[in-house]
Amino acid sequence: MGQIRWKVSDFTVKKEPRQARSKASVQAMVQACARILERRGYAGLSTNAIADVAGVSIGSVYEYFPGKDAIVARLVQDMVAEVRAMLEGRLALTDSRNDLNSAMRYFLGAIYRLMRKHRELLRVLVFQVPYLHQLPATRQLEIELQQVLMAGLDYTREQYALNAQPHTLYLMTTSVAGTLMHLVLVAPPAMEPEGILDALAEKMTAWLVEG
Amino acid sequence: MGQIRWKVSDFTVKKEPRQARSKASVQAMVQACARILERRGYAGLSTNAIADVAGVSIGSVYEYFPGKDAIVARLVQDMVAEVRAMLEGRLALTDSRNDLNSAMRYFLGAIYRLMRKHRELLRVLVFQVPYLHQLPATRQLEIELQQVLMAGLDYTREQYALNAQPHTLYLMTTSVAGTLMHLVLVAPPAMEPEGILDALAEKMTAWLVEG
DNA sequence: GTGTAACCTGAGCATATACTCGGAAATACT
DNA sequence: AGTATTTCCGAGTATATGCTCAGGTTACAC
Repeated sequence: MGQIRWKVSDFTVKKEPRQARSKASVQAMVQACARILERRGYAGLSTNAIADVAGVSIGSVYEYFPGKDAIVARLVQDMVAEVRAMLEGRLALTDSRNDLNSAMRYFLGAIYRLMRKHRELLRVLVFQVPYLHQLPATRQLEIELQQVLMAGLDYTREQYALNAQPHTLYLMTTSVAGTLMHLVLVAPPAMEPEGILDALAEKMTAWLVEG
Repeated sequence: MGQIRWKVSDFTVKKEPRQARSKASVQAMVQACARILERRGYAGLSTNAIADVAGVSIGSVYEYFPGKDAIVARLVQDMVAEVRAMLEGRLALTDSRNDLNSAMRYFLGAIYRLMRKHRELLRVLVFQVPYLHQLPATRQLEIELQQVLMAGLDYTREQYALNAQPHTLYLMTTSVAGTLMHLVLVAPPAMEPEGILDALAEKMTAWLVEG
């Protein structure tokens, strides 16, 4: 057996749609991609299926995308934009709140609801798409989340005299991510999230204050 | 477009190997499966590739497995057995330790090293195999981890008068899992894990004691 | 040794998916 | 209206993978 090598995916766009008609077609392809991922998983995703569900011909798909991976990349890009919009909106509202614990609970609840909204799609993206971490949109999201965390921390540090260690910030992100992931994607739907989110917010604020 | 349905996988075994020769063949197939997953990912896994790498013919593969999913299931089963053996071994040694924090650190380190050892394989299993959660071995592992946690907690509860809330135990598992997952599978290899594991152990024991 | 069961082989067929290409249809521009 | 550009179409080809089956080889019991 020879040297085994990866098949590298191409996430770029082939051609930008200019007319309204083609913009709608591209949008339909991306939405069809989301639908198929939700219902059949990544293994069930094919360019032919996308064309079929989107109501366009297979030729049109390859007019704008080099392959299905580029469509998935575009889908992730759109979802990251939605997250960014939500974060900015919430962040603007958070200034008025003066209790650190309820601000934390507020954010956790918002992120939870957004994840819950895209539950199935998120599950497939996280647990089945091999190149999710390599996607530019994904890396961008990580950076922005880090920035939001830092900004919120700087803001609250003045008000609350926080002294969190470097390790504490890392543990906060991984613990919150782990809990939300399990709550949304793994735990049985019967599990009641409100109490858990309350407890999580309480413990995280405690980490921030205690250091 | 008609109703979209899942293609259900078959994880059962077709025939049990009786002679030593065929046992070795089956073992070779499972190891080949692991190698291919590590190097080419789940998308690069095919029955033909398994036969090729294992040095057997494609017919032999279908003699003992109904498809590649059954081989992956067998591989996961073997890995779970390794985890179980490690846990039992460590658990036996833990009795002698009387400090709760160092016992916690001890376990976290052991789990981390085991995950680290199978880094690439674990990454593919978690982030690419669609049916990992449905596998009997996976569900079994979750149950056993829960049992170990409870047993360890009961043991330490007597010695330390712990009063952890129900939510705290859940948060412990998801936080530890999230942190270890990120540390092993996502974080850049440059990141030094020792300090983080120390901090994590400290915070988890604090949760246990404080409730 | 002989027979039986276990084990192995790999060419080959069926199917699915990726992707192309020549040309038709819609739209924009003047 | 006439022309150029954009958009769309889908049959068709290449390739990969799943899986079978008829027949050969090895191990073991007697």
